Amino acid sequence: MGIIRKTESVELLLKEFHDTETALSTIELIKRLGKRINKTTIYRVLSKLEEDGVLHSFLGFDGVKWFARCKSHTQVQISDIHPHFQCISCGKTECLDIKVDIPKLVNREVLLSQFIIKGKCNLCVA
Amino acid sequence: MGIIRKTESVELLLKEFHDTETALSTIELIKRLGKRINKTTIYRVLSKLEEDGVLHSFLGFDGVKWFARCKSHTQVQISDIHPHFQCISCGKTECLDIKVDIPKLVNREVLLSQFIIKGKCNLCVA
DNA sequence: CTTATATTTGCAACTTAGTTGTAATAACTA
DNA sequence: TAGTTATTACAACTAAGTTGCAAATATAAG
Repeated sequence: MGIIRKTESVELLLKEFHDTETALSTIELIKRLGKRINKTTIYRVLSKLEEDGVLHSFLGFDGVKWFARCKSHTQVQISDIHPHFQCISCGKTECLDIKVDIPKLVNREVLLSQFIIKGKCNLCVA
Repeated sequence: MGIIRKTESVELLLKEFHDTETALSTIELIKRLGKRINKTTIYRVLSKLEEDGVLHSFLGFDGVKWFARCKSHTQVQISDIHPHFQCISCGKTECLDIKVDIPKLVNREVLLSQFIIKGKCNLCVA
């Protein structure tokens, strides 16, 4: 069950994602909004937005959950899978607009996959 | 600084990995060995074995750390990257012997990548 | 506009994976 | 065998995320 009511929490969170092209970690969102929204609410709204296909999530190398806007605004499909890039210098984490081939696995059913790349982003590589 | 002394903890942990083809989570290892080895020691030995290139690690979809034997027994190189498969039914998690093409990213330096696939394994797909 | 009701929120307490500091123990070296 | 130094256990801690519940509030109905 996703978002049903337009509340302040929902609007504040959506605004954060509208104001950026990159992914945002739960930690960062709690840092930014924790004084106005309780962290429990932040977690709950994020997962509802994910259910609604507004956001998608993935785990960073540190095991922290990250969220980013979905371009297609529909429930994430296996075919939508794109890699994510995490910069070790500035921390910026973003979706890569690249198609990844999920290997065909005989005798196995593939339900979800996650491809994450760690390195230095365009600004930090210098 | 990796493993320097052959201690009982090291041998017990290595035995677990020798007795299986699959990956093992820290949680599982603590369950199995927690009465004989303190969990702190388990964490420390595992990370030393990783430094030594005996094991490599990755994060499962739940954010829990998994370890598996390295085939090459050398420090993990970017080029060694292979995907991991995690079964949602039985929990079995294993290395896939498949080569993954890491996309070339202009203006970015790639240091590490992780590709994990979730689904049903050969035994659970039926 | 007011009321009813069901969703949403805040709070506090909890869970769990993993880490840190330190004193005691044990493996290796000379 | 003694000395050095890595390793271990223990307890206390950290940090991300979860749960239960009472209070607050968005929305629909009247």
